[in-house]
Amino acid sequence: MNRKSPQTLIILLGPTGVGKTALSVGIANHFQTEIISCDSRQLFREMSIGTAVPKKEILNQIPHHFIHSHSIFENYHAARFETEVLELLPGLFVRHPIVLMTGGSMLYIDAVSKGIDDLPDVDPELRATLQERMKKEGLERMRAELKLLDPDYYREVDLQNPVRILHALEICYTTGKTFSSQRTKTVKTRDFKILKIGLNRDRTELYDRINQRVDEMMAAGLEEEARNLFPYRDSNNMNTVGYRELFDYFGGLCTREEAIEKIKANTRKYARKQLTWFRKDPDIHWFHPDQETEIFNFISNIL
RNA sequence: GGUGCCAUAGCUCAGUUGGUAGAGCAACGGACUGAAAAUCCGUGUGUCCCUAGUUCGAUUCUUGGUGGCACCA
Repeated sequence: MNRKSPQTLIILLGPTGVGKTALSVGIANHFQTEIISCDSRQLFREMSIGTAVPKKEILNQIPHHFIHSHSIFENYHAARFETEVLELLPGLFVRHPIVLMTGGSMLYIDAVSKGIDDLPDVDPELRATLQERMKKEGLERMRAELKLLDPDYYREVDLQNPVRILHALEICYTTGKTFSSQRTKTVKTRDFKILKIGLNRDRTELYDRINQRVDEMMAAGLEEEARNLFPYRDSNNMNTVGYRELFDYFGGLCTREEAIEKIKANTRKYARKQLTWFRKDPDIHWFHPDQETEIFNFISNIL
C-alpha cells in the first residue's frame, strides 16, 4: 500500500515565558524540520531583547522563519502573516513532512489555522483621519456614524472599544460596503493537517519565570535597545510590552524601578490574556513543558 | 528607659460623628477577524494587631499589651 502521511503543521503554543522556545528546538531536531515563528513582535528586526528572540546558537542550528523578517516601519497584521505563511509552507513541505510553528500570538495562530476574512488594506491617511476625529469628536459621535453605515455590526460590536468602531468605519469607507457583510467568519480548510500542542504550567511558576526573564532582559541591555527605539515610540508596532514602559521612564513619567515592575506586571497580564484565548480552543492538546518525551510520542502517533 | 505617632485587602493607603468597610496597584475572569505583546469589559478576595472594658452594638471610644517608626535620654 502506498500510504503517504499527510503533510502536517504542528503548532506549538502557550503563554509567554512558558518554555516554548526550548521545546521547539527539541521538536525541530527530533523531527528534522524547520521552525516558523508565530510571534507578532519577534518578526520585527528592530527588537530582540524585549521580544525574547531565540539566541543566535539556536537560530544558526535550526532554520527559523518570521524572525527579524520585517521592519517596524511596515504595516504588518495577521492577514499578511496568513498569506506569507501559506506561501512559505509548500516549499517547506517539499523537504519536510512536518513543519513546526511556534508562538503565542493568538490571532496570528488563528489566521493560519482557521483563516481570516478577505478585507482590503486600509489607507494610512484614512486611519489617521478617523483617529483624529475620534479624538476630537469623541466615541459617541463615531458610534452614531457606525450605526448609520452598518447597523448590523453596530448591534454586535463592543461599543466601548474605540479600535473596533474605527476599524469598522475604515472598512465601510474603504469598500463602500458594510463591514458586517464582509465578515464571513468562515473557517478556511487547509490542504495540510494541523496539530495544536499547548504548553502550560503552574501559574506561580509561570509568573516566577516571567519576572526572572524581565530581570535577565534588563541585564542583557533592554534599556539601551529601547532607548534607541524611543524616537519611534508612537508607532503601533512599538506599542509593545517591555518597550512602552521604558518609554514612560525615558519620558520622565516614572522611575526606572517602576518601569521594570510594570513590564513584569504587563507581561503577566499578557500571559493571562493568552490563556483566556487558548482556553476556548478545543483543538489544543495540553502538556507541561517538561513532557518532551510524551509530546514526541504524541506527535509520532498522530503522523 | 521616656514621650509621641502608627497598626484596615497581597502592597500603598482612605474611611466609619459607634450600626462589621473602599480606592489605586497587584490578583482573578471574560470579549476579540488587517493595531492582537493591540484594544475593551467585568469581579473585592478582609479576625479592620491582640486583650479587657463602656455600649443594645466596638474596626471606630477607654485600659493594658504586642509590633513598627520618630524624637528625647
